[in-house]
Amino acid sequence: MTTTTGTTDAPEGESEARRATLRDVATLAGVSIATASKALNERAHVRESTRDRVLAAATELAFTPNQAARSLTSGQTGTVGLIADDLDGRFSLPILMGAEDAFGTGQVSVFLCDARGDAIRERYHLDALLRRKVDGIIVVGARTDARPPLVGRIPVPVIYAYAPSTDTTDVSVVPDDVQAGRDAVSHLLSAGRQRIAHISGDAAYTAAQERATGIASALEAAGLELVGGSAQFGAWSEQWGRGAAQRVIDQYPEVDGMICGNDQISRGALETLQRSGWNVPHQTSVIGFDNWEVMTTGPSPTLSSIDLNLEQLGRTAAELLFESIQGQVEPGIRRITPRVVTRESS
Amino acid sequence: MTTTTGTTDAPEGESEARRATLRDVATLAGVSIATASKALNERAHVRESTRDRVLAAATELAFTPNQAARSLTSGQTGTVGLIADDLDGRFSLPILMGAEDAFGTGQVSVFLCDARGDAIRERYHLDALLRRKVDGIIVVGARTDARPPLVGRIPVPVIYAYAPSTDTTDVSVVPDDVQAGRDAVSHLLSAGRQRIAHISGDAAYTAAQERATGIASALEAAGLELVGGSAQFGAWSEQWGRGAAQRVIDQYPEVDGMICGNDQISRGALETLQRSGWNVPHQTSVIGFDNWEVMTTGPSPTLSSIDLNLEQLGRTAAELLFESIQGQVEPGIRRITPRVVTRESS
DNA sequence: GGAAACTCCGAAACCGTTTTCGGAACGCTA
DNA sequence: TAGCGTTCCGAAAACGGTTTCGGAGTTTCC
Repeated sequence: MTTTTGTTDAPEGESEARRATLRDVATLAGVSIATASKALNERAHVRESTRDRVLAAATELAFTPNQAARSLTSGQTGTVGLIADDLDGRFSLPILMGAEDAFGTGQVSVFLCDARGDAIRERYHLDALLRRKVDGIIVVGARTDARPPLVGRIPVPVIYAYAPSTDTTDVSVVPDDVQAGRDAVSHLLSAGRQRIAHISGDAAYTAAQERATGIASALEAAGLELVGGSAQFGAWSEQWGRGAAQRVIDQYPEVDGMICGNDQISRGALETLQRSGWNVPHQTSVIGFDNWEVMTTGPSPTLSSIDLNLEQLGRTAAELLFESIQGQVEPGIRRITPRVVTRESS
Repeated sequence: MTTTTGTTDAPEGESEARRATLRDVATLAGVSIATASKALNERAHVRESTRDRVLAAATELAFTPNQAARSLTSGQTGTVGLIADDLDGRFSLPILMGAEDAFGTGQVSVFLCDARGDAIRERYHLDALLRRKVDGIIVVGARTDARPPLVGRIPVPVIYAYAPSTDTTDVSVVPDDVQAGRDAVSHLLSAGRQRIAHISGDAAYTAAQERATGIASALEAAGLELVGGSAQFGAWSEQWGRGAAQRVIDQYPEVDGMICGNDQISRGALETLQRSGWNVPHQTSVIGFDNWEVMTTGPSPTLSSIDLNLEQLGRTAAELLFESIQGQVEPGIRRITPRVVTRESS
């Protein structure tokens, strides 16, 4: 109740008054406002006793410098914008967390905007960010498919995360899905698997294609090929995983490893295998992508997965943004290396 | 590449110059900066031809008003802080989305802070928010257990969401877990179930207790009691759900309904039931809490669940914050009504 | 004992807006 | 033609800080 400033007009509440300003501090300390400023910022030569008086005054008045006023002179606001395409998607989050982390608690503040995949909304948020004079912007996509860059002349650096910009002079950070595919294969190979099937997700996704590419290339390098000859594309769902796995074991009972497009498909496949009496991982290994904790650690056996290191992706994006703000960075696409998380299913 | 301002010092790039300011617009339009301001804000009496010239100049220079400067005079920044306790927890997200939604795209911008359940971090973020003179703050907890209020004198309104403040003079918005429990019971009762078991989560959580309370009261009102006499408390995991469900059907084979502490327990229970050859929902209904899409729609049959309407909770929090900024709002705890989402398992 | 070199401190300009208030130009009436 | 109202516009004062630059006071040194 000491919060709102909705005092009707009762003059009694002098204590409720406006927030203390530098002038107030200076007056209380008996110095000029210039000196107060210097004292608080540890600037120049200010006698120690003077500084102490100023600091004391500042704490007494609970003084917090007005960042807006400060930004006016410095030109920098110490804020960045983060435009996400879909917040409820689970990919934005770790990236956002990584970025938040890299910016350092308190130093840089993050404006969060959810564009929901809508270009109009995106434009709207962008304008708001520019009005607020953010020092830079990170654009986080919902899928790894390349997206058109932000339109208009943007007077601050922009980093594209997860979904790269189609403009190669922009700076983008994406997961290395091809490598992720290769890693999945070599993981299964090192577990002694040779007859591997690939149950993928929606073929329209770049991620599906790139993972398939990595898988194919790694198998070829090992002189092998996919059971069934090629990947099965479908949807990113458990249901698809269940059905596709059923068809695989019906047609190719010799299969001893399954690489699934994501952890949901992986979970669906596991369920089918178990229901059909297959022993995972003894008879068949199963591995997915994304390392979505709730999917991978829920079932028994727990599911191995390729983690795309999205938090690190977010941190990298933030670091790149920093560098861009300071000077130039090399344009182009950076790929974040994935890592294998081994659990009971392989 | 036209983004960074890292021009070493080459004076050639006059085009790369600093962002256009109101003065530039005024000069270009041949008017005073006061008039330019008025024209852009549709203020006072400005001759139409003059306004048109100013607007033309503004668009030509791609002028965006400096919000910081504007805030200096208005005193309001049009920003709010959102301090979340754990971003990766799935409860903050919908709340955050609801809030973002209610604030309206562009009008109000949201500073996102992740305190990770650490009071020090929280303090740090809070200071940063106050420096930036946010107009208000929403604090989102990770659990519904009451939490101590923010420390220190906060000169702006604060709304506590999901986790209420222990201070009853604060404003809090929480899900109505007691009602959620009641709803679960009445849903099963209306499906003709009478012998209901309750497999809950960690008893240390207020949510677990409140749901149990609601369940108990609704059953009592119907003249029934829980199979086994009381709720089974354990963990919020699928594994616990599997084990607990097994014990329930072993000991009480007459059970015809299971209320599970959350969707993960629910899923675990479903798996056990199916593996034991029970038919869901014919033989036994299953319902959980939270309505976590990936958990509820993944398995077959899909799982019914009580949705706590977290997005609406977020919207409500945002609206309350608005009202607090304008004037006063009644302190205390608001409870958001849940809703039953019926799927195949009941 | 006076000049030079320091050490502290404050007046004032500035950042980019909004807003008040007075003045100029104009049309109209007497 | 003087007087009066309107209508537009601009000078200037905020807003809350930072920073430059010069002035006053104190040492140090010859």
